[in-house]
Amino acid sequence: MVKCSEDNLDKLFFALSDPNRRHVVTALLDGEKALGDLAPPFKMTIPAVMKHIAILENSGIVRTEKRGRVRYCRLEPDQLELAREWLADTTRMWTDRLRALSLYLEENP
Amino acid sequence: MVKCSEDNLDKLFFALSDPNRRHVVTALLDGEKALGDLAPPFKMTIPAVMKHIAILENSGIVRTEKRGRVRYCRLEPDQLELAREWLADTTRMWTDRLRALSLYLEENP
DNA sequence: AGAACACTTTACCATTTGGTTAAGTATATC
DNA sequence: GATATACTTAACCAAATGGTAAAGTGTTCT
Repeated sequence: MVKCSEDNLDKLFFALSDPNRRHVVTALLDGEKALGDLAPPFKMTIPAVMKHIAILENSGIVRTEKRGRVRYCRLEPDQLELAREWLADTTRMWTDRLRALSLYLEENP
Repeated sequence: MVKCSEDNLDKLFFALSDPNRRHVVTALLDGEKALGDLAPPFKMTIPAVMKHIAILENSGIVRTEKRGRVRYCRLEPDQLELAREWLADTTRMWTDRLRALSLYLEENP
């Protein structure tokens, strides 16, 4: 089972709970992008994008780096993989227990 | 690919972004529980639990039903499975693209 | 009928979100 | 050196969260 603190999960799920942030993640699948390049597609001001990036960065999904006057944003594969594994494990556990429960209910109506 | 609207994902991820709500989900793995039985384990008042249940219910993860004076809460397997599938698909896509990207970067340093 | 139970609703509170505009800072470019 | 770029910061705002206490409603028990 992957180590993933409760707090990490809070931040992770919260980061993914906003459509603009999920779009940012999708946009970063092609590779790193400048912060300014992320704003135009969404009808948001730069400060708004910065806040979303900060939340994504705080969750560990995105990492940023400033080179010159440009801040580049990229996905952090490790954290993404951690998230994927936790989700796979947890949902498998859920479905397993639910399957056991429904079997039990079938046999003991 | 599973159909799962953007709005559903917002609600779903948001519902999972709170530790108390995840604990409620875990508690419901054993089967249905009365609303009042969910409050004591967490140091929360009943109205607080009700709000969390409302959010979980709105996300489709939990369904509730009132029998007599008791409101029973249970997990909604279908929605859970939808969520699991979406997460599996999406994270697979992420890792695939990231793998392709890292291969590309290896070949074009 | 009257009391006990299990929520529900209402009203309230501090904090966080998600967004804005406007002014400030650091880095390139001419 | 002056100017344009590309963020940053600050200040502000409406709405949503996550919680509380207290009063209200509908069921069940005796």
